Amino acid sequence: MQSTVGKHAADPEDRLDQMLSRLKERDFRITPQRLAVLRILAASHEHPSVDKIYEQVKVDFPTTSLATVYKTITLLKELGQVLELGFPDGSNRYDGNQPQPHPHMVCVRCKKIMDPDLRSLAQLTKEAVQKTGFKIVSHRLDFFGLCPECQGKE
Amino acid sequence: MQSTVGKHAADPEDRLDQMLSRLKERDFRITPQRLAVLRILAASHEHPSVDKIYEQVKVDFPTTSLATVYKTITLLKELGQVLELGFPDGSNRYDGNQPQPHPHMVCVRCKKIMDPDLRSLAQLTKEAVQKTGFKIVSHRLDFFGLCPECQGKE
DNA sequence: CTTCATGCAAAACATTTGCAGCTGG
DNA sequence: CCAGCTGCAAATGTTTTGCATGAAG
Repeated sequence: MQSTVGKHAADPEDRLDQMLSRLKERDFRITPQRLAVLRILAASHEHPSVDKIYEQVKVDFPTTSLATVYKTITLLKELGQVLELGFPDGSNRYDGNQPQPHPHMVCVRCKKIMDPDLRSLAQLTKEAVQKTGFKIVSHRLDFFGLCPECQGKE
Repeated sequence: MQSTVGKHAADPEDRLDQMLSRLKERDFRITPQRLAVLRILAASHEHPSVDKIYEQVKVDFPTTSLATVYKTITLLKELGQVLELGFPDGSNRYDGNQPQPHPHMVCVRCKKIMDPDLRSLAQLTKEAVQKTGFKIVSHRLDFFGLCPECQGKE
């Protein structure tokens, strides 16, 4: 299954190298636990939750603690290498493959999150700037609904 | 100060009446505490937080508990009479004047939230549907940046 | 009157923090 | 080697819940 529509995702190898570079140039250590978290975030297109990342890390590194996963994600956020998608219900999903803000399509049934490539977003942003005079530094755009697979069910 | 740009806000009186109608038709009681919360939500354009609502309610009704404010807001959410804006940092802001999803401009410095009227949103939504096949039921769009007043400061 | 709402305090929950011991570079 | 990282457990902060009392209709 492909979770990316339109815009192509970054190569996981390249993303991993980039993340490692950012850590090294700021003299952060590459520990096995960190490397495991980076690998998962660089490769996955499923926008995993902290728990999902934690579970996966423990497969190769069973002693890893949840706190370490949180600390690593916090560090990556500060370095701008992971995009955090926090939802009002308290759930969090992470995108390490495309850490810049971008629109998401969230399936309310199966919780899948896809990345559409929306050309008209630039125009919308321009309109927002013109009408409000804001100096925009970031944005968040989510559409909630039923993905094609879930529309037939129930 | 006017926090609404473009699209005009609903009349507070009308919104209050509508909220009261929704409660009554489902046989929920109109208690003084609930009425106080409804008034604040119907009238305010400042997208208040729970604490702000709680503080204001206590001015007229000092014995009110925070739990009651939460319960009332939860009830109004279920009735579709208030829009909850939850942010990744855990903060929540509420819009009872325009309970349907709509874009927001959030000032990262003074925390002001404005409602721009963005015509090109409909087109963006259409593009999202065409590219992903989702059946969209809701959305969330926030722009983060500096409002005109805060751009000159610091 | 009867049922539902209130208010208190305790519970729940995800995330953060303090710290002793370990380890990457 | 030794500053920084890990893992444990305890703390945190916000929202939710249980329950006895009180009030709306």
